[in-house]
Amino acid sequence: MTRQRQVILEELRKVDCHPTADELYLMVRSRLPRVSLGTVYRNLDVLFRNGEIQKLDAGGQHRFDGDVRNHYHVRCQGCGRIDDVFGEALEALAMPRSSAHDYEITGYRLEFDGLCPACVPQAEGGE
Amino acid sequence: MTRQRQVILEELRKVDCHPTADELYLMVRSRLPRVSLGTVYRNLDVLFRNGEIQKLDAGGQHRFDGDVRNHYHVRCQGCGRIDDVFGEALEALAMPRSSAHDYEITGYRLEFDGLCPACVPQAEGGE
DNA sequence: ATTCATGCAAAGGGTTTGCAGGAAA
DNA sequence: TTTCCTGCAAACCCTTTGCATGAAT
Repeated sequence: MTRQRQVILEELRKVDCHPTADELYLMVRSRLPRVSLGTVYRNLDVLFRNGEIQKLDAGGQHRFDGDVRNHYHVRCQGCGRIDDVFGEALEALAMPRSSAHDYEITGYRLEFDGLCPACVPQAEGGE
Repeated sequence: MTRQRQVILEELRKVDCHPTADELYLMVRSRLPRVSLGTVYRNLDVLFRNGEIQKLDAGGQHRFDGDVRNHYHVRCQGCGRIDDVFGEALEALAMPRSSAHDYEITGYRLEFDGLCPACVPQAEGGE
């Protein structure tokens, strides 16, 4: 755990938005001015494989989440913003359905689509 | 609906895998040798906005699905392959939970993670 | 004639990688 | 010393875009 990796993790955990690698790079750079983008990517990858952070696929880009507790996400279709959704876990949603394809299922991901408070007005006006 | 767009849609509907734009480009090119990648991207975008196809986010890349019926996906963590999962819809999963963030929820996406038949052996051997 | 989509090629954004230098064991 | 990680820059992949041509109304 190098200083760089530690700061990256700290900065990511500090926010509740879900920054891209580049956004996180800017945040980290305020504390480690000489850090490089490559280092950010490399460490995000290590942290992800260690299960210390979550990696999200959003609009052909990656976003990261420092909160590894089980929770879901809502994505705004207007601006791409992503928020957390905590709620009753889908206990009812049994994994077994997976057998259909002989996949060995390890988990699931639930994401909501919608419009965030800032984008709702525009959508209403537009249609 | 130009000839290009029609062929793109036909080729996409023909398969049950979930090709990337580039993979689809190769498929289309077997019928329309002079088609360009740009045209494929442009038409996929139109088709997507018209609700005629689905666009998936997978590993920082887009994949497309010609089947717009309500179904889920399983993604192999080993090779990135994506398969369909048809099954009882999540009737039980009420949208209401969304109110938490003042989002106007329009839908949800459920994705399973796991290992496909081809990747299971490797994973077992490795650990 | 006008409009819109195409093919092509260049540009753009995001991510990965090779390499020499630096920190830690 | 050996190992691993870093900063830097170049390379790479995926996607979008500008432009002149071409098809269709």
